[in-house]
Amino acid sequence: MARRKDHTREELGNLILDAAWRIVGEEGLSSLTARRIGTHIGYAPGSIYNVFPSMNVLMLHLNARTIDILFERLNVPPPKGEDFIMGMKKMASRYINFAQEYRPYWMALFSVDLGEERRAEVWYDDKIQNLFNPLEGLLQVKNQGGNAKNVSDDARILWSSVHGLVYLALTGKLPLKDGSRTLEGMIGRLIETYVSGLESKNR
Amino acid sequence: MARRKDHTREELGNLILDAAWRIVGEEGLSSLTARRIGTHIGYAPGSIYNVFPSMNVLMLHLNARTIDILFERLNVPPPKGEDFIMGMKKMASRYINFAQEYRPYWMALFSVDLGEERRAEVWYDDKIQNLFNPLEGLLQVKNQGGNAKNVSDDARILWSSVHGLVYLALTGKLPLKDGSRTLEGMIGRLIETYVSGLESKNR
DNA sequence: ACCTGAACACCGTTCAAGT
DNA sequence: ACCTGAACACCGTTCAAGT
Repeated sequence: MARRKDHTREELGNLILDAAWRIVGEEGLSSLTARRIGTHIGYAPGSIYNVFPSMNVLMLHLNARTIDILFERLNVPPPKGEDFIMGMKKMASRYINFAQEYRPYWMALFSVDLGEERRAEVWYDDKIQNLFNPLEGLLQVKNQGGNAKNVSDDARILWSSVHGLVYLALTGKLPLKDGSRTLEGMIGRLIETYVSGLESKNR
Repeated sequence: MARRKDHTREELGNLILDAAWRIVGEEGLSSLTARRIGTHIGYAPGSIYNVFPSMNVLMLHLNARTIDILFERLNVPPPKGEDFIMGMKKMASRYINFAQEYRPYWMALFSVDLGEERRAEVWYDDKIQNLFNPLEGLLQVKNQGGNAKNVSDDARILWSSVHGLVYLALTGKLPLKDGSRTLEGMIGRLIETYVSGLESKNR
């Protein structure tokens, strides 16, 4: 049997990603298999390979959805006149909340390791690039007339640092419980110290 | 057949981990399977489960070896009177080099996600804790008579930040190529700015 | 007590064959 | 052209049976 053509290629792609999204949310990342997607959408597992060349690339498209949601979360214009430090702390908090709420999707972001396949999916890099924009915007306001390269560097440095803290903390590799440490507190100290360092340099 | 008792339980454990280490190094992390270990050591795959309760726990023990090597790399006493900033940059460079040389082992450090099993392996947390010591030592010298909690916090913040930068850069999630950015340069700026921020606070 | 071999319940991916 | 079903080459884990 065959030739159903119930859906266009694009519809089928979305159907597959919808099912994948549900599976990850309900059963976890390790339950995301071609076979399970197949039964969810009523297609043979092989059909998935008409749309996606591999499960890895499929996961890249799933990650794209996750990144879109994260971007929406981060891309909130700060209240006019809001304290700069406060704006950065809020953004970091949004990242923590996102990571917790979307935990399996957020973990998936860091657990695909495609070598050659990666290069074929250039659109994905653009999505990642955009993620730095909200933070860069915040730094730009602060740094009117300053060095643009530095703003761009600082955005990447701070973002990576915050991510490092969140990642290690949420995966149990950063000890917090013992003592009075909190993740928010650590990130607050990072931001304050870094910004204070920037100011003392520009002095 | 059965009852070979060629090796004690402990010998067999080391044999298994030796084989696992070789497999990861020669064929990559995705080739590390119970069956492949079995053929490497001349035992049935089931025998592995006499020593390790699951492949996840086996990987935890493999990670322990990796952490030991990393610790040795980091735990180098700085030359007497060496510049503090330079000491931190050197330590970061050692981490970058380690991550590159031991790439698959280093990646494995962040790709095991054991939930309940984790709690049973407390020794593993201690190993992770120790990793902060060399950096903490560096900060301690700098901060004679200062707040010990801050030193400990700063060590964790800086370590996580450096790790965040290295991880995102090496997995292609931090754009470096375009433009004149280098990972070492970004980390250098992080360290300088953060330390400068600490100094302006203590002023 | 220790180990095997086979079994169970799965995988990703390919592809001849059907419509 | 699109889809299936079966096949290929694997998995982790368990456990009855052997020594």
